[in-house]
Amino acid sequence: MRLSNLADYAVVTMCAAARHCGSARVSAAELAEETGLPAPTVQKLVSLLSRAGLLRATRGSGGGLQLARPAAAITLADIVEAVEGPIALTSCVEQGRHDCALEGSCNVRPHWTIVNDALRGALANVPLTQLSSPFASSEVEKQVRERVSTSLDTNGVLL
Amino acid sequence: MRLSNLADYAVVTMCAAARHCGSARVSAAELAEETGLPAPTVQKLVSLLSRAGLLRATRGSGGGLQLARPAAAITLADIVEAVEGPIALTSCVEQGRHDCALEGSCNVRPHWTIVNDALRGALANVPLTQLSSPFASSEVEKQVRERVSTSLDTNGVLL
DNA sequence: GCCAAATCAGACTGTTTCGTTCCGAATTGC
DNA sequence: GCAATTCGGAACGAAACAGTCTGATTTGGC
Repeated sequence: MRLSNLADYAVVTMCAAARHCGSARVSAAELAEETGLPAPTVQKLVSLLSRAGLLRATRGSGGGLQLARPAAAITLADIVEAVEGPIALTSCVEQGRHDCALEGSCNVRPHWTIVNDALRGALANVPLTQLSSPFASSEVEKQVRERVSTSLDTNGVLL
Repeated sequence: MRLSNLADYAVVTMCAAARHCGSARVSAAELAEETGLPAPTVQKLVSLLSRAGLLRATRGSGGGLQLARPAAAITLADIVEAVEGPIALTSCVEQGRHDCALEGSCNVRPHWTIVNDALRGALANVPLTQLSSPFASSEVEKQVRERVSTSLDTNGVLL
């Protein structure tokens, strides 16, 4: 039920990378210094994020990192999935997995599907642009709360 | 991001226990046989669930288990918290924990609070009575979907 | 064309948590 | 008082995670 530390760090790292959108190239070492995270950890993170297609890495002298997509097109769900894999509270909601012996007759499974969709929807409705907004905490919270509630209302049944 | 197996098993176990609401006492061994889970695992689960106040255990010959509260008053959130502790995606949303060095100036934290509340709300809106309903899967899913969406609408901003 | 600097990418090790199993304490019924 | 049956807590083994390190690749300057 708890998110892994790497996923949490990945969000902070992406948030820092989004601030350097103007100056195209940022090194992993710079991101480490800004975020206060250990440099090797940031290196591992940018590796995962690059493989997932969220960051674009250019090698060589003067190289660095930049967002592969506009910050508005990157959500919390993207970052979490890049680090932890598909969002699946239980193994039975994961596509292609059929370990559970009960399967068809299980009454609990449909509920997990709903809850899982709710969670993923909540994550997918927080874009990276909002994460790096410089407002005060209380102000940001107010904005996010409005955004999530309206998105839930819009999506309706699907959540 | 994934739920622990024990939490998943706990839901199945509680679901099985709810069906024996009439016959007050059920042994852990019986529950293990019905659910197909290993008997020692079920023993550990009932221990956790009893300590959390969801099950009432009576010792001695002829003893057994029974729900401590009506099934309608037990939700997925109760069961998950009994096994895994407080629902907290990140350590910064957990009460009494202040490990993060950023703390006050963190822009990400308010977002985690919102997402965490959304998750907890989704879990708290699924009572045990609904988990043990004998309908077909598709029918159950339809009911749950309606229930969750209406609850979201009711809670409005809070979720 | 070559060298050197700087970068990312993958593999490795120690630690923590999870899952499972086992054995002991307690209580009831005969 | 005895025995059977039950729960409760402690211990073991396994898997995943977090963190660190070294190597492969590319660019820029000489």
